[in-house]
Amino acid sequence: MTLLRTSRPARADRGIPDATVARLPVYLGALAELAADGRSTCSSGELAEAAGVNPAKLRKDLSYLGSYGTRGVGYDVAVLRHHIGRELGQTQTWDVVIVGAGHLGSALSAYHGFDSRGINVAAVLDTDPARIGTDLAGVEVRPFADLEAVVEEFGIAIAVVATPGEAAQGVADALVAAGVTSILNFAPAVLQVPETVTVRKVDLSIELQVLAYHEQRRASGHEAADEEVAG
Amino acid sequence: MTLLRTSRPARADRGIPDATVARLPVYLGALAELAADGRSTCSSGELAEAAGVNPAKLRKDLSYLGSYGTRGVGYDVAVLRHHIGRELGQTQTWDVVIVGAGHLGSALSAYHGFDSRGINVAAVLDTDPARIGTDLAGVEVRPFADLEAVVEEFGIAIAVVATPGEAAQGVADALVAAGVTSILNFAPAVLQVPETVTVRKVDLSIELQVLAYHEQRRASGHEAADEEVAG
DNA sequence: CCGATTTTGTTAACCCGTTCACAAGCTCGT
DNA sequence: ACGAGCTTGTGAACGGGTTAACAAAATCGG
Repeated sequence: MTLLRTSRPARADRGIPDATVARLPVYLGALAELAADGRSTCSSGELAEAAGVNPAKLRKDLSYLGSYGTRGVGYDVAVLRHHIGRELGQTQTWDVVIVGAGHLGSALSAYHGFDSRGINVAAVLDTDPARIGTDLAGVEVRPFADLEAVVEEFGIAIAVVATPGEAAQGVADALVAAGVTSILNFAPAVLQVPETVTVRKVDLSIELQVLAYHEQRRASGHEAADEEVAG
Repeated sequence: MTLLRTSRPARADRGIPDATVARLPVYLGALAELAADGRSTCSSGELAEAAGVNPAKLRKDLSYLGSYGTRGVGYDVAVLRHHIGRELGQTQTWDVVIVGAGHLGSALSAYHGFDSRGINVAAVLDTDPARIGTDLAGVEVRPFADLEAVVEEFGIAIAVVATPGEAAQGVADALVAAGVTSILNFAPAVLQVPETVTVRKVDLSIELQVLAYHEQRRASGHEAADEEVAG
């Protein structure tokens, strides 16, 4: 994994564990599939398989939200979708701003499936004059200088950084100054932000390097692993 | 976090913990920055700050590779880069194939920074006739049917799935059949693969949903959290 | 109405990862 | 040559997350 959290440790409160929160969207997707198949109820076993997790883990995760299942029966698909969606804040639509209209920014703007998840790309910003004014999946690219105005206009709390690594910290500083409190960072850089701001990082290159490590091991002397696996 | 591993539990052996492996590329990037700044040595504290982690954690991570530091002095930047790079398999270049030449596939093909990390996009495949034959950052899009030939030709072990969710499982099956053993999955789908294959999943929508959850909590009654934070 | 069967919710053990704290070891000044 | 001062490497405590196992609760057949 390549997700660095730079936020408060949280805990205390009645908060849901981070690991669980990260899986809730997966459950939501699996439930959407089941609903599309016409299923109205499902057991923890079925849902766990669709989500690719252990059934016990699934039940424990869901138990943090409350008791929305029926013993001996299972979960009502629609009810569970509602409760997970509500917990994730999908009762409202979150407007986000994407900074950087390069290849990745374009890909993100065009990404379908945001809409159904309560996410709306409200604006795309860039500093390159050649990009400003162009249309990205129905959203016009605006100058980066418009940041504060855009944040104000849409009441934006979540931003996506899709710039080159060198520009990322400067952009992050501007985002924080404009009042953004959650940042999804695709740039290959470690962002320094106040504790009050949540940062998640996705680095495409890092993901591939991790896979290369596994290949590396596979290729050379992992013989012991095959014999020694305990459980 | 949104990284699902669908591989063997591993352990035993002299393997490096997964959490550490995921951070090694980050350290590598931080070391590259230090080197670019002309630094020839650095302490664990400096490197930890550049990488955004706890110094103790950094030292423990590095200790899995061996003792490449000098007490009282620190680490030699060049030496450490060499050893981390070697551990990650960067002594060779890994040819990867990208399946799906849509927005995301295009973005990945154009992503700079792969080259310097031992990753090379050898081929891009798609089923859409309109895309086949087009040029993506110097690589020609080939028909998906060429998969086996491409894997054979380049000796490919690592593949990237950048297709719509519906197509992902079929693509994964074909990849496995062709001999690919590591898959980076960007499609919003849970891939079922044999235990011998490593899968990492990155879902852009999920990342944003996790951030929305944090915003949701921030907005409503997290008062207790501010008072109760312990560490 | 009751026992058999199913499936949830939860407790407790386990395992992995993080962090602290300190001994081991290196350098430098004297 | 030796002590003062750093910085690494690691043993041990701690905390969170995963998993197994079971009790509680619902349905269904007779």
